[in-house]
Amino acid sequence: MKRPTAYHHGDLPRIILRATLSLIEQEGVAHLSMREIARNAGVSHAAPYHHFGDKAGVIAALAADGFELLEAALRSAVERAEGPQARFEACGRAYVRFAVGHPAYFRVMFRPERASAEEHSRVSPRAHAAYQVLVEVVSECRRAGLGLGVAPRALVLTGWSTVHGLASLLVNGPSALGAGALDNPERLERVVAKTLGTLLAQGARDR
Amino acid sequence: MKRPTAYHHGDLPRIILRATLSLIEQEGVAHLSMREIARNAGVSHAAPYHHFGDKAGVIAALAADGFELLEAALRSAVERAEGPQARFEACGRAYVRFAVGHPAYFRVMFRPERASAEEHSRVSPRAHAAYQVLVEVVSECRRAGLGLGVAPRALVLTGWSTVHGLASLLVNGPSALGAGALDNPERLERVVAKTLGTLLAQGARDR
DNA sequence: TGTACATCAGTGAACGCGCGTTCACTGATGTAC
DNA sequence: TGTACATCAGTGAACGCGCGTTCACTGATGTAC
Repeated sequence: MKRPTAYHHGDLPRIILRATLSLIEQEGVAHLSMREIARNAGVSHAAPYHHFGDKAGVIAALAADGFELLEAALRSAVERAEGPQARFEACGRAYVRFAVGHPAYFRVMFRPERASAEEHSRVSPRAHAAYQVLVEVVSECRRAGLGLGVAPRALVLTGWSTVHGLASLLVNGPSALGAGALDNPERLERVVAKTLGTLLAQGARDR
Repeated sequence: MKRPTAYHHGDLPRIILRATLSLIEQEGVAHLSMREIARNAGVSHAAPYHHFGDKAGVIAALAADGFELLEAALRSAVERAEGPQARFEACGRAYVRFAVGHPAYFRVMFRPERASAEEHSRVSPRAHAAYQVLVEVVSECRRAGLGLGVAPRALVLTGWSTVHGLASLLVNGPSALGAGALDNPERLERVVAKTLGTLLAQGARDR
């Protein structure tokens, strides 16, 4: 094993991604520029092109990493919980925690801009894998007789909506509201998790 | 009453806002440019500066209008429903409908970018007014003995999260998921509304 | 171990571009008398 | 009603800028013999 040196350090990709994340946290994904990323990484502005083909490549890499992290967080939460309903709730809490803990990833993952086909093909499978965790948990719930009143897919998406909404509001900031409206994220997280449980237990009729 | 003519038509502000909305729908808010807006409005690229001070001014105007429309939609939904719980649910459905019906407004209203102080002062009161509708409905619910198990503010925010999440996923597109995952928004909207009802009826214990 | 060579991962100059904004201008509209 | 003038709402040229990307280059690293 060789230790990479500063020049040709072999670590540049990671450093670039880190720099990008920190820029996104500070200024949002809209005004991100390759030159600023390179500056932030302490490297000439052409260097990133050796590792990521272009700007979209950097963002796609981040989004893919983000979904991988999310999936890992969800799986780990699911494994630690006992019983289907607890797993469903734990999933929801983990989702919100992920978003709050990694706001830059979260923004990149769900930014509405059109992605190139190449970017999409790279990110989409990772996203799907994360989504699959939720699907599995819901399946397990149904086998245990929970949430039978709602179509499974609707249950998955409603659960997802609930936690995604809280996550969005927490991450994107209550640009809308007076300060302090969201000042107790942990309590909100708990309430939202309870909501998920209620959703399951009640099995609201899907007409 | 004078009819404005094409030159000095007096309608340019409205036309510019319309053009901006249509650009946002097509390409997102990220790559929006003043010159493109002017082009889209069929006017020289300096013309918009006479009506909105700068680029941020155009976006602030849209966001303010958006919150005004949202408030109107919520109030109208509330007025048409009977009973506190029905009003709460109607509010949620109206929120989702608003987002789906006016995706460009929705994106501008909740875009995470830092706003200037001036922009904030212009948009914030409108946002607060819309938020207030929810607060009032929740108050009414509590007076009717609904949702007593949850702190009122938590109830407002959880309800908001639930509908905001669905709205975000519908508007920002399931860039994450395979096509078709969200192909029945109406059914989802119904399930989400039911979730709100469940939230209230159950009054999930906060802790 | 030493040497020759290929490849890798950086650098810095250069390109062309669209952008936001300003400015002097001009034609249309509104107002005073 | 007519005329003089102020104001309003556009135009088009011009500015300076940072950007994404390309390119020839160079120094460091890895490999064959």
